[in-house]
Amino acid sequence: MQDILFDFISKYISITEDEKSALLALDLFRSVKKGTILLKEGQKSKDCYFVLKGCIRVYYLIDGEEKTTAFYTEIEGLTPHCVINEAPSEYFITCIEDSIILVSNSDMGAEMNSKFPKFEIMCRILSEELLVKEQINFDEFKTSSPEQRYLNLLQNRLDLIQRVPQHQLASYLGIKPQSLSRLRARILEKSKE
Amino acid sequence: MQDILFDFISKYISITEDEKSALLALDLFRSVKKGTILLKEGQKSKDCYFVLKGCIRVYYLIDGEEKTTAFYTEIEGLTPHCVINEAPSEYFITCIEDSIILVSNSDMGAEMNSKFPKFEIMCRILSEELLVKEQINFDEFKTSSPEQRYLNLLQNRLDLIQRVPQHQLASYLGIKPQSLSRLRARILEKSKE
DNA sequence: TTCATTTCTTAACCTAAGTCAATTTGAATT
DNA sequence: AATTCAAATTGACTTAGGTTAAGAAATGAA
Repeated sequence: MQDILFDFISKYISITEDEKSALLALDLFRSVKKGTILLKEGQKSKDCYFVLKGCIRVYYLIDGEEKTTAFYTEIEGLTPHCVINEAPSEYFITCIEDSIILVSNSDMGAEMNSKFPKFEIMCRILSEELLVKEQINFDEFKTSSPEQRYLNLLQNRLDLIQRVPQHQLASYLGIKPQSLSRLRARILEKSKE
Repeated sequence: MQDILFDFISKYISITEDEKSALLALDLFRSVKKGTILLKEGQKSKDCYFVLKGCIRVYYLIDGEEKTTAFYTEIEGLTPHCVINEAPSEYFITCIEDSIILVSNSDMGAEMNSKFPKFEIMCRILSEELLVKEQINFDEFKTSSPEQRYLNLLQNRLDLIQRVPQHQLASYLGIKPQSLSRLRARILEKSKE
């Protein structure tokens, strides 16, 4: 499990054994049961998450309805907005599967960054990459219809379709569960012809 | 104009006179006429942009139609995806007003970052902040209707509505120009009641 | 100012998403 | 296996966005 982390880091910087042990000494690995809520709306938290195994979900509670906006799966990390802007969280974060995640406090992060400038560099590169990915994703969302978005998922994130309940996928695609159901039926009809 | 830049930087790090002159020595300021295309689809470029005055626009050309996905105005910066993933650009970037922008090559950036570690830190903080902003923005987009999105702009980005042609705003809101026109008429009707 | 071109609006019609409600399916639990 | 509850599907109906096309308004260039 640790190797997954080190392999990930190695893609950005070279990491020495000393640095590895410094990281492990922080004791960040957590085993989390399905359904666990990691962050609640209104909370101020400094915790960042990195998924080693499993899946976590971001959702808003709007008019009593859950609106899912993001999923994070294997080898993906999430820094909640409340960590960055030091305001109460506007969303919930929950585990939708039994998962193994890395939970790091942003204070720890700051300490690691100042102790190992290499980490600072990694964080910069990582967030630049994530920003660009997020922008491209957003662009795709804006320029396509719900049906195209679903077909896109089918191509690129089949795993999500398979492991995530449909009503959560629906809001992720920007529509209601009923619409997703019909949309799927429509696609099935077309493929029969 | 330079002070705008230094004031911006000062929000993230302390900057000495030496560092200021090092920055100015790079001679990054550009005056750009309305309509100028800064980046074309298919191009590989290492240029990043920072708007000091004016407005630049990101758009895709899909089936011969321009799909605008982003605007950047005063004191906002953009690192195109092609700079990060070193692939041909999927979109165009153009000036929609006579503008003064800062154009920096990513090689320069790397040099500045290694010469002044403070810059590295600033870049990290900046991209973390931008990532979180982009995520929240995306979340809002996903969880609201075109009408809500437009009303949102009216509240938070009136300047955009005033300076940007409507057909460009339309795709920015994820709809067709005709729909934006109707939507506006609908809102006007409602407000009369 | 005039002309040409782009942008915006409007209308009619089509399609797909939203809503409300009933039913079926499936999963979890006892 | 039976019960219960959540999730997914389906149907009827409403609403709003997409499409096509025409005309009005605004903009820019000659």
